[in-house]
Amino acid sequence: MSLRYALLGLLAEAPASGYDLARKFERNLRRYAWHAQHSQIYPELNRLAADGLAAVVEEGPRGRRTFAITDAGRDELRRWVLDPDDDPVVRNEHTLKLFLLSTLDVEDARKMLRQQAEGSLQEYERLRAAITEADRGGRPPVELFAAELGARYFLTLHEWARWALQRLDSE
Amino acid sequence: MSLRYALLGLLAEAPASGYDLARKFERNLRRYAWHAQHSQIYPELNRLAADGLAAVVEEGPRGRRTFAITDAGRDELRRWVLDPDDDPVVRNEHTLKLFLLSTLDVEDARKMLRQQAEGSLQEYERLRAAITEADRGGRPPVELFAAELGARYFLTLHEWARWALQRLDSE
DNA sequence: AATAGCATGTAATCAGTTACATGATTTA
DNA sequence: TAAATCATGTAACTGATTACATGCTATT
Repeated sequence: MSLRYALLGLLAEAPASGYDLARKFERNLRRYAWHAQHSQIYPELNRLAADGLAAVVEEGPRGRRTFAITDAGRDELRRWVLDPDDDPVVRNEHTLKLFLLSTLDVEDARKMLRQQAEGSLQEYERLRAAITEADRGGRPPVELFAAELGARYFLTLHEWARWALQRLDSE
Repeated sequence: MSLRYALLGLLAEAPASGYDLARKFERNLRRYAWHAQHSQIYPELNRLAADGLAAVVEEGPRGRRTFAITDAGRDELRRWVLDPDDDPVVRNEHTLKLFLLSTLDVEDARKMLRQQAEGSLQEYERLRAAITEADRGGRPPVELFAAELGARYFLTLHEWARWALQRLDSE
């Protein structure tokens, strides 16, 4: 059910079409929190409209339909966001690979950890620059929140990879 | 396909039954990297055996079957771990909720962020203690790697929540 | 006039969750 | 001897990905 709330959340910031939302997932959410393809988004938008949680507010060229969240949608979104999630599940293939590095030859693991350390530092710097820029532009909070947590996570990943390297060397 | 490699990775550390593996997901992996229920694990173990990537090495009471990774399994696991993942997707409902806090009233958001800041600090301390203990016991690396990254992530989350609070106040 | 990007949809398949189902062994 | 835990499995359903399908509009 997370998809439905991700869509409501994005619509709560600004009205958008399915196409817009697909790009928002791609740019802001997919690397940190959630993802959906257009084939999942369009039907779900129609369901949200049928349930009265969102509504078409504008029709544009090429059949474009802009959706906005309704009052009922905001209530439902709030309820979900404030509802504490017990036993959370995270799916992160990249993290899984990092953990499983420990099952490889020390040489393989060392090589990958070095690459990881370098790559995550670069990502960190890239995001920091993007945040400075976005902040000037007064970008919507969801994007800024995501970018800031993303940047901090990449720095943490960088530091963890360096820790793991040291750990391998000391054995 | 991640499930298959998660299983191979756990088997690469030590032979285990489906039941053992379900507990490992629950304890070590589900909060950071991947999850699977027993209903997914048992059939996949049989598929791994059919594909020659794992094999039953022991039969115990109550129909218990202990699986071990094969040489072919290790090769396949290594191939996957070293294979760089382009366009990664993360599914993390908790992070999604944190991002969407920004769509709520400032008072709602503030309250949740304070709870988040407190909760993640507690989790951090809990994990740090567990790591110290596990390290003495010479626990398998996958567990230690996971716990160490988990601890660092919780601390980062704590710091981010405090940043987000400040950010709300300054507007 | 061609190309890239905008824009929406459905169908088939695969992955993951929940519910159903059974029974053995250990511990209190 | 009752309860908790160990142990495995299948079936039905829901969620997510990939492939198929179509057409418009703006830019070069």
